[in-house]
This record gives sequence, C-alpha cells and structure tokens, in this order.
Amino acid sequence: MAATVGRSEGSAVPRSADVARLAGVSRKTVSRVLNNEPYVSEEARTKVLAAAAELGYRLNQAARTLVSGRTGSIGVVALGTAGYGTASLLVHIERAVRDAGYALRVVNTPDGNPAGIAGAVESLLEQGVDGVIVSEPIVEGDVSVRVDVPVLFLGAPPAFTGSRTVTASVGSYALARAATEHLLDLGHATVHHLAGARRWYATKDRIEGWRAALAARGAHEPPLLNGDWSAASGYAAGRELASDSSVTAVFAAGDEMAIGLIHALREAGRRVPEEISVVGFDGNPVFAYVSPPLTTVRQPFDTAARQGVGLLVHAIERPDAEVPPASEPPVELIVRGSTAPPPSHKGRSPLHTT
Amino acid sequence: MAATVGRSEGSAVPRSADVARLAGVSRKTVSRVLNNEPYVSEEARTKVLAAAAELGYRLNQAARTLVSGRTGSIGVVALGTAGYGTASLLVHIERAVRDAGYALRVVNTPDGNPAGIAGAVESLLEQGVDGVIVSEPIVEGDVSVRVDVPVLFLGAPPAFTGSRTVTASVGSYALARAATEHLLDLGHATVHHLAGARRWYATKDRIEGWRAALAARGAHEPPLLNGDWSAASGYAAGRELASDSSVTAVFAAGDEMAIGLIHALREAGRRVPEEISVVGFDGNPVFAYVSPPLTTVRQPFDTAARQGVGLLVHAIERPDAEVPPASEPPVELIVRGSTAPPPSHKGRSPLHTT
DNA sequence: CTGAAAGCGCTAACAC
DNA sequence: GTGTTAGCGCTTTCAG
Repeated sequence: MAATVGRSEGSAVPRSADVARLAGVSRKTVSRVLNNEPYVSEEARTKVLAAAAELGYRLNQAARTLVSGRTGSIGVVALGTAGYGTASLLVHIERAVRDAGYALRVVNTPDGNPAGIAGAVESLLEQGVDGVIVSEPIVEGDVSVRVDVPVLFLGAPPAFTGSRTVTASVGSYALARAATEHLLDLGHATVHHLAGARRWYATKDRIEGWRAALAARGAHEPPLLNGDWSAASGYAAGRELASDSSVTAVFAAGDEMAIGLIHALREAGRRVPEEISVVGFDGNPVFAYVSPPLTTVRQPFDTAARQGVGLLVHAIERPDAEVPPASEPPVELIVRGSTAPPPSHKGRSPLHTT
Repeated sequence: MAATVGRSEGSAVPRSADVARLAGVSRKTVSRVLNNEPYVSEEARTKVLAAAAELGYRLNQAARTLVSGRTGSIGVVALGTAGYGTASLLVHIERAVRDAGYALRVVNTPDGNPAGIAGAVESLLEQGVDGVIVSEPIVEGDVSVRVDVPVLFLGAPPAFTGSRTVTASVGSYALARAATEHLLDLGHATVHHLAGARRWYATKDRIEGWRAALAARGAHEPPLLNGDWSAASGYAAGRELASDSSVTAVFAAGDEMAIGLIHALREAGRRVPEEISVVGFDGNPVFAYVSPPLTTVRQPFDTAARQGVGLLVHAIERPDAEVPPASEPPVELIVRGSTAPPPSHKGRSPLHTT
C-alpha cells in the first residue's frame, strides 16, 4: 500500500524543460518534435533530438495522458490458459498492437471468476486504455460495463455494446465445416463431433460448422460428445466411442482432445485411421510427429489478430470514419495421417501431407 | 498519429470533485477513502463510496501517477512465442501480478529483434511501470538501460544491473539433472542430450544439469545434439541418432523435441523405450496420451512466478528492506512410458505412471 | 479526523 | 515556424 518509488538518486530525472533549455528552444517545440508534429524546422528537430538523447530524456506518459486523454495503450481481456490456441492468439495480438504503435495491457479472467469480463474491462479502463480487446472466449451472463473507448471482440460475438464495437473472426465455423467436409469427402457416412468446453464460444461455433456440413450433405447427425479441451477428456470420450462399431469418423474440436481420443481408441484395439478417422482443430505443428500424424485445421491467429487490431486502431484514431468491413480469414486444412476412407469404402485413398 | 479519443457524449465523465460534492466532503477526503488511507470517519467513507458508485466514478490513473509517481503496474518483457513453456510462465506471471494488486504490461521481443531487451525495457519504462520482469530467455549482447525501478529476472541471470535486482529460478538445472539421473538409475551407461535453441539460457542450464549428472556418476559425456525446441528439430536429430546403435538413452531439453525424436527413431525401426529411452522436459500433459507416453520433468512455473513476483513487489513496496532469499523450486519427475532399462540390462523394470 | 492550496509534466489553444 | 499561457485530475503538503 504505502509504496514509494525511488527516483534514481543523485541526478534527477530530466523533464521536457531540461531538454528545451539544452536545445535552446521552448518546451512546446520539444513536445512538437517528440510527437512528430509538422511545422518544426529541421534544425530545431535535430537539436531537440540530440538534447533528449544526451539527457536520456524519457517522456512522461502519465502527464501526456492526463492532458491529451490518449494513453497509447490497448488492453486485452483474455482467458488465463496456456493452451496452444489462446497462447498463440495472445502472441499475435501483442505483435499487432505493438506494430500499430500501442503498448499492451493484459488482464486474464480465470474461468470461474465471478467478476468476469466486466471486472476485467473495468480494471483496464481504470488503468487507462485507448481501446479494449475482448479475446475472452467464454460465454458470460449479462455483462454491463460503461465503455467509452472502442472495443474489439476477437473470435467471439460482442458481449456488450460500447461506443464503438468491432469484431474479427478466427473463422471457427468455416474451419469446423472444412474439417467435417474432409471426412465426408473421404466417404464416411457421417461424422461424430467431440466438442470443447461447454461455455466457450469456440465450442458453439465448431458445433455449428459441423452441423452445417452434415446437413449440407444430408448426413445423419449423431449425438454430440462432450470434452473440455484437455487430452484427458478426449481420452474419456474415446473409451466410450471405442465400443461403438458404427463410428468411423470423428471431428474433435481441439488437437489435444484428438490426441487423447486416438490414444483411447488404439488402446481399445481400434485402428486409426483404418477403422476410425480423426480430425483435430488448431494446427499445433508438434502433432505432425505423433502416430498417426494428426490431420487438423489451422486457426489463422496471425491474420485474425492483425485484422482485428487494425480495425480497432482505425476506430480509435478515426472515430468518425466508417469501420471497413472485416474479411473472412483463410481456411487451411492440413491433411496428415489420421484420416482415411472408411473400412468398407473402395473410393479414393487418403492424402498424406505434412 | 492524430488521435482523438471521444469522451462519452452527453454526460461528462465524473471527476473526484463531483464525488466530493455529492458526498458533501472535500476532494481530499474522497482521495483518502479511495486510497484506503486511515483517519476517515466511517460515515464519510460510506457517503463517498455511495456517491462514487452512483456517479460511476472511475479514478483517473494518469493523474494519480503524475502526482504520486506510482503507476500500479508491472511490465514484463517476454519472448513472443506460443510454446507451452513460455506461455505457461506468462499466464502465471499475470496471475501473480494481478493477485499482488498490480496491472500488467506486456512487451514481447521477437527473436532477432535488434532492439532486444533494452528497447523493450525502455518502452515499458516510458509507459510507466513500478517494476519490470525480464522473462526473456535469450542471451543478448550488452544490455544497457537506465532503470530506476526494481527488476526481476525470471529463469535467467541478471542481464543488466538496476537499482534493485531480484532473481527467481524455474529450476532448469536441477530438473535437467533429475531427468538425466532417472536414465542413469535405469541402468543406462550414459545419456545423450538433445539441447534447445542455442541462445536460450534454458538451453545452457539444461546442458549444465545434464553434464553434472553425468560427471557425478562418472559417465562418459557423448557429443551434444542441437535442436531449436521444435518437434521438427527433434525429428532431424532422431534421424541422425537412429543409425548409432550405441545410443540407449536421450534426454531432450523439451517435450516437443522429444516427440519429434521418438517419431524419427521409430520410423527408422528403433523401438522406444525397449531399445532407446527418451525423457522430455516441460511437463505438457498432452504427451501422456501419445505412444509411448512421454517421461518428462515438470517446470514449476506457478511456484517460480509467484515467488519471483513476490520478491519484486517486496522490492517495489519496501525499497529499504532486505530482499528475502529465494528458495529453490520443487523438482518433479513424471515417469511414463518412454523410458526403460537399456536392452542388455537385467535390472529393475521401468515404472509406468500417469 | 478534515480541508485549502499547490503543483506533478505535459500538450492545447492561441498568440506572435 | 515558434513561444506563451493555462490547466488536465489527482495527491501532497500543511493548517485546522
């Protein structure tokens, strides 16, 4: 509570007035140079920059923020999990935010936290951010927050309405559809689906994509299998499935669940992909090196993060302009060794790729 | 560049003066209540809190920071990779920082970035942080930054000296040693090591732990195998190793490399663990579900993050107090199915655990 | 226990 | 192109 941050002892921290004095200009000119404003002579600019460097001057963001209202940072609300998917997305968000010239604040909302998104956004707003990214993939109840900055919903539908709301998709629906279609194309009569944790939007999206693919082909929709993203839950589902000889194809909503599923199936004596094909979801490269190498779909986190942050920054910097439409991210199916035609099928053979 | 953040239209954002007016007290009293300072009557406290809630008052951090020098946030410099290890560590850092009552700023330093750590720390300092966590695991050249806040080096030796430097270990050395000893205990004459990416501290630590274990048993030290953490690099190493029949045990510096290695070995017709044992490093639970289930050591990211952040916060809040000594994190070996006694060995059988 | 005055370091207006 | 003046919203003195 009672904190004291010691200034470096001996020499005081230089302020803009010190730079101005050393450069022989006014403080306002220093400000202009540091903010890349026009109407500064080359000469003044050079002198100011030299003086700032000599003094080791560091602009005081707090002061700048106080007067300008601009913080130069964007806050992200994420789920504190270290899974390949969520971690990749965060990495790409950080990069996109930094490339756009903003700093990043991160607040995680551990699953089960009662404060949830609202509390996280609130804390971000209090700290000061020019925009908020909600990458929190969990369905919450009513979220009511008063936000006066633009909000980007990444991979989830808007959970609340802000002054300016933008959304960007990671394409879960289309990817789930592609994964299911791949299995159908191979000749499977239908495809079972091992879904992810119940409250995630991603789970819902993937179920819908799977359903749509089935419906489009007139395939029967088998009962849903429920997992929680973990390999252990995939394993549990696999044990149930192993005894059902009618199952020939499963689309798992996550790579790790697919791995657990395959493990259980093989333990039970079912061959993959000869008897049962399995497709994962995520695209973690390590699963190209297990047996069988996992067929999966890759989530375009890079594209999604870049596009989403682009839209957000646009909304921040040009409050009056229209937000350009978001384009759908690419669909990438990675066919490896865990999928093949069904046992009875005489058709085309599976493609093996890395 | 030219950014304008629109305040919510219609009603202005409430300030502390508004709260004071509504509560019938002075601004200073509002400040006292909001900062949990003593010497405020219960009555005043209640009134202020009610007024703040009614107005939806949000304290302006920038103003507070400007005058108090305290930002209430901690910055972390990380490597922007989505690997299980780095991602887990970041998640645990975030949690520890939040639990300590601070906000988190994140700056990644993509490998190969010339600005490197120094630039990242500089940007953090400019944004305003009360402390810095350097979780950047790469060996940089000379790093010179003027830091006037405490710095925590997590899993890496201090890369520069600040006013107050604290360190916390994730125990790489001890874990590498335990992994190697496990193999030696099984009866292997010696253990090969597949190292991680060259510039990482973690790589160095693990090599040293491996060497120490070998030396302690008087085992011959075979030439080092070089990887880059990826499963692909483990696979490449495995192809080389497969033809060398003298190899009976390999300690890989990462789970993913171990997976790639095993895959190559099996492709080449070598049996794991019957002919060659492999131990990984990280403890990603998914690898309990591959064949063979991977024996590995678990990195105690939770403990390390909590302890490190604790030390950092201590240094921030009690600049004059001694920094308590850091204790070594626990060593956890997870024995699964990828390790067994060497082919010729008649001794004890491998332990299988999940 | 409470309040009044001062000012943190910077940028927004407006002059020049 | 440049400088001057004012003030962002809060916490810190220091009196009461």
